[in-house]
Amino acid sequence: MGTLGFTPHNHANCISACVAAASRQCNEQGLQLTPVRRRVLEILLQQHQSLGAYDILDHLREEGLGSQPPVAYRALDFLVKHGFAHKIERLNAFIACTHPGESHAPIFMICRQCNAVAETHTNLNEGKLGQLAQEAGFQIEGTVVEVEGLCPKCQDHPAS
Amino acid sequence: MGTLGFTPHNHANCISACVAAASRQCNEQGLQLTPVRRRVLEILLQQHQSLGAYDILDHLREEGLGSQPPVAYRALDFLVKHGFAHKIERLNAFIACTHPGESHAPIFMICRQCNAVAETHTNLNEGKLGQLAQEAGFQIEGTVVEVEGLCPKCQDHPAS
DNA sequence: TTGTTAAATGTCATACTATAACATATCAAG
DNA sequence: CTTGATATGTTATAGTATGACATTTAACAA
Repeated sequence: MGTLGFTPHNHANCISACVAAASRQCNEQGLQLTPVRRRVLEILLQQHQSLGAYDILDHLREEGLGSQPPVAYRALDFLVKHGFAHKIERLNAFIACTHPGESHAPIFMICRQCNAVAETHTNLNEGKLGQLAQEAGFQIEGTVVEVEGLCPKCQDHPAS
Repeated sequence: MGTLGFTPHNHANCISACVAAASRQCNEQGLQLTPVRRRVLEILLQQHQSLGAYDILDHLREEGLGSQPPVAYRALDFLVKHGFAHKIERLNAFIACTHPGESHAPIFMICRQCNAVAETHTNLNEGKLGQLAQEAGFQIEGTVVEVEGLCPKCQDHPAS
């Protein structure tokens, strides 16, 4: 799958597939993909960029789905907790997960110019990170790996 | 050097060495390690934990070195910009750099129980991360790598 | 049906994090 | 001594996130 987000693809397909996958997983696990939660996931999936909680709240407000911060944060908490979305700590923003079902440590590449964010994954057991933690006797429970720079497109068009 | 922060060491020594190193580097590079900046670095070095900007501001206020947020943020910006400190994005907090002079990508291990933070480094060129970025054609300018979990001590004393 | 519970939502208030903007001060170089 | 660059003092405000409590909804047992 690689780094969706920097490469062209059928985006409508990408959205519906992710929502469907989330919906299925919720059914299986007894989770409720309520209207607000589903809508927030769709909003996030609209773009391969991250959105701030208040950006999402703006959308919800326009659609009459909620107007106070906790509405957005609760939906986002749900999505993040169950792996349907991720928080980009560097940006204080959120993005839909494009690798649903895969449980490895996510890695984000953030383009500082066009703000695109691509998600990829790696396996802790085979990388330097897991090795360093093991040497230190540190027990990993969660990882934040975010790299910032220029995506392929923006390297070619420095101005655009 | 490894993962200072989880291991016992001469802390007073550790502080003075880091301040001295910073001072030297500032002289060499024509940077001004002003009283506020030096003091903030010392405050950060007091502990192998991260401190919020407003925690630091509290210290400064007590010492008459400043009372408004920009005072703390400016000093922190300076320290981070020149590599004397780092921001822990996950915690919206700051920590002194314990690997002065080394320019590789920093990695932080954050203990969720005792809040200790250990810093280590790796080399982008030889790891998975650099490899993945290269495959995607992504040009890395900066990295955020933070892992959260339990430090060795807290694994042994789950309650303490 | 009714009562009970757990989960989700609506809403208000507030806390925490960070920066813009502008005035003032300091100091070295011309 | 004045100019320019850097640093500081201060006010105000923007941006991010959560606590707390009332209300609703759905599922289930009595």
